[in-house]
Amino acid sequence: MNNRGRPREFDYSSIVDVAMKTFWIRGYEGCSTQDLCSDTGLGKGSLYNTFGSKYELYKQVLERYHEMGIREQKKLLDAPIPVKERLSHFLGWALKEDFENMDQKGCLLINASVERANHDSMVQEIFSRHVELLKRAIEKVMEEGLQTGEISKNQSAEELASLFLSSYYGFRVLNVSMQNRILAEQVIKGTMECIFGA
Amino acid sequence: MNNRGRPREFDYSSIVDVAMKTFWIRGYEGCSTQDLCSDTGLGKGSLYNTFGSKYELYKQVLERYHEMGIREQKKLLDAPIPVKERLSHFLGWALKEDFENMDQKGCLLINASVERANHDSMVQEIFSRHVELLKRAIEKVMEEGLQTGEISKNQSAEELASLFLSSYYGFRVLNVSMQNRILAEQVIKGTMECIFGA
DNA sequence: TCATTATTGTAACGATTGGTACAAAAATAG
DNA sequence: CTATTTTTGTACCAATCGTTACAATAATGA
Repeated sequence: MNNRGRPREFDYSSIVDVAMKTFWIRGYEGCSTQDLCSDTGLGKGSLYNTFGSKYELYKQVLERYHEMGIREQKKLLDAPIPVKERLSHFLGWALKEDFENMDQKGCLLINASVERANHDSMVQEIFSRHVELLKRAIEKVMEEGLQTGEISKNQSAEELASLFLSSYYGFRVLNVSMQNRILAEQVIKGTMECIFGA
Repeated sequence: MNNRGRPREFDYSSIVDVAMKTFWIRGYEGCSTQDLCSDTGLGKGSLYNTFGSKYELYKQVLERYHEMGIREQKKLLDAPIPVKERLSHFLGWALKEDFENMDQKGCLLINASVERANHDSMVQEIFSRHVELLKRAIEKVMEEGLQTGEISKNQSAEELASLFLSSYYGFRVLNVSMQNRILAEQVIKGTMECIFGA
């Protein structure tokens, strides 16, 4: 009884994924519904029938990006390996994200936040949620490092996590515009040695 | 012979300053020429007669912001006081910028860079120039700190500067969206103690 | 005074914006 | 088959976009 009517000719998630790339490269204001239709292959009828509005599609995109991203990040930070390696892998993953593909897209959530968070509470809410979760995950790593002695510092786990967090976000922002691998590696080395080094 | 014609009824720099705030809050794509006219009080005739295009005005705004910003930052980093205080004052200045006024604007150059640097070489160029100059200024502080013993680390000045730089940029990005003063102070404390502390 | 020159405000320009209307198309239920 | 339901593509909407045209305005130089 719920299979009536003409069936969709596309997959919902796949469309969100394609739209993600469009918003990612061009920003919210910077991309038009035409752009979204061209990139996804949908007509306006289908797009509006499915998502209701450009804004709602954007929201779906951000939610999806957030969920996939935090899962990946937590996986890296919770791996059963030494604390130092976990943090190193985390930054290495970000480096790869920023330099591997040539679109210079950076992190979609940062882009969205910088563009809109100051006047769009939906964006602000998703970004905040992501940052809080990421901060907690980093904090747990720092706690473990302090406990096992892998980190020998007189600082609290939360302070160390805050430093790492801000350095990570600055890292992502700098990478997009500078596209400077040497600088990127200096940031990684500087951050890691400040936490672990002499 | 160059004073002929009806005189301007406004001051060029003042208009750039007002337009700065408009672009700052709304972004480049997010603000219209109408917005710019409303905020500056100019008619479209005057605006286009003076600046040629929205894009050219944007460029003037970014150049001006960059020049004023780097001057302020260098002043803080070159002050004749202990290295630790200079860096502390620098982060304190950023904190004030981000929390003092209620517009949640953050740093205009970061906003512009995240919105446009990946497809607008003018923006990318100005941002890069700013980052390079700032990095050099921080490096000099680190060099001095290492030389005088104010910083006792086995790291190079450049690595320390890279860490501080990325932490600073992440700090600015996080402040805008999170508006969390406690987090901000944790970042400052974490960063400072990682460079100076035990 | 009067020609010249630059700025001003207003009225438009074509293009594009996000979104809607609606009929043709394609499936199911009976 | 027919009735029903949903999706699809297309034509179209008013509003806004960045920009231009141009006459009125206000100054200077001679």
